[in-house]
Amino acid sequence: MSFSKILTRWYSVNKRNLPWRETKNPYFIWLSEIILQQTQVKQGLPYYEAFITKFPTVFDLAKADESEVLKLWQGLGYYSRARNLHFTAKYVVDELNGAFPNTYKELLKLKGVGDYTASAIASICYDESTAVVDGNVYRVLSRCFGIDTPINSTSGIKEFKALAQELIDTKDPATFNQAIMEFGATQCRPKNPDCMFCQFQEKCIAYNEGKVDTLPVKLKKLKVKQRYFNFLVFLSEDKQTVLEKREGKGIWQNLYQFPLIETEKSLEYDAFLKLVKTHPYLKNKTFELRQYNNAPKVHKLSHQHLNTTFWTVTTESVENGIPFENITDYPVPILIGKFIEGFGGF
DNA sequence: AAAGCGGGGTC
DNA sequence: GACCCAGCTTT
Repeated sequence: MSFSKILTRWYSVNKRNLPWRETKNPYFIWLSEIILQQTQVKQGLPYYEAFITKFPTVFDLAKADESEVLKLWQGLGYYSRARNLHFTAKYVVDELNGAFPNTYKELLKLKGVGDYTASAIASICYDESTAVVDGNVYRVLSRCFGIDTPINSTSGIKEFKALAQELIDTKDPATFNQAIMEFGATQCRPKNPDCMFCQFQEKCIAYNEGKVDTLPVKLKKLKVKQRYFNFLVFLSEDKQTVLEKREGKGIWQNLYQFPLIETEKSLEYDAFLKLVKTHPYLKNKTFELRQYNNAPKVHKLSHQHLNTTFWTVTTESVENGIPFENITDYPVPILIGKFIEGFGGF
């Protein structure tokens, strides 16, 4: 039996019921695919529900402010996805009258849509025979065909795309693409794959040569940078605080945060007090400084560890403040969100 | 070709 | 701790 036949037969029995599998509407498919980039179904699902509820059509999404979109995205990470999502919604509405492109080639031109997402939308919505290659597909193909080319090398990317394109069921590319991803997600898992009940047991090279645990091959590991964040949580007599929008490059672009002082290392109370006394935020001001968390809280991003201390700064008044009770209106990194939740307020 | 970009989950 | 996740963009 062919690879495709075994796979789609497995899928017909084992597929999960997921809301985006009930539609071919390109808006819903596009939205789900952006949410699911580098994100597990379990984590993305509630966000998908929230987005289709608040923004039932691409027109609704296009009309929103970017901050509203980021607020709804809060906690999901990789916030460029949300910014690009909003940008593309506006583009589709303003330039394409709300109609999404209907070919792989045209979809690829949308901001935030790369090879994977263009292939997914083109196949699922328009039955175009373009193979998706995501983390699941790399794993399934590298194991089944015993390919040890690094999946994040230029040659590996080409090789796996070509193989997937060769294997795809041109009669039903939508089902094939979803089946191979589902198979990777639930059966051919990274750890503890279910080889005992696998339909590919006979032909899987990794299984038959004992290489399941060493495939796929991935190059290098990134080194984690240590950073030291100090957030100033202003508390004024009229119950205001200060939030600033993160501009420019780097993490959390366009999200809000308490005024930040980044240091070279973690500082104790006395050293930090001395520092902030001369800092523009507090120079020549009267304030009372309190250290909220004794030991720095380590917030782990994939490439940075943020050693974070929150400091409350009680003052008579603040400039450019916002009522503390309105703080949850603003999109914030989850690190800030968790602090606010635990802190409560005045 | 390599780096930058989140947060949650698993082992 | 290390690794992974329905990847994309920028340098």
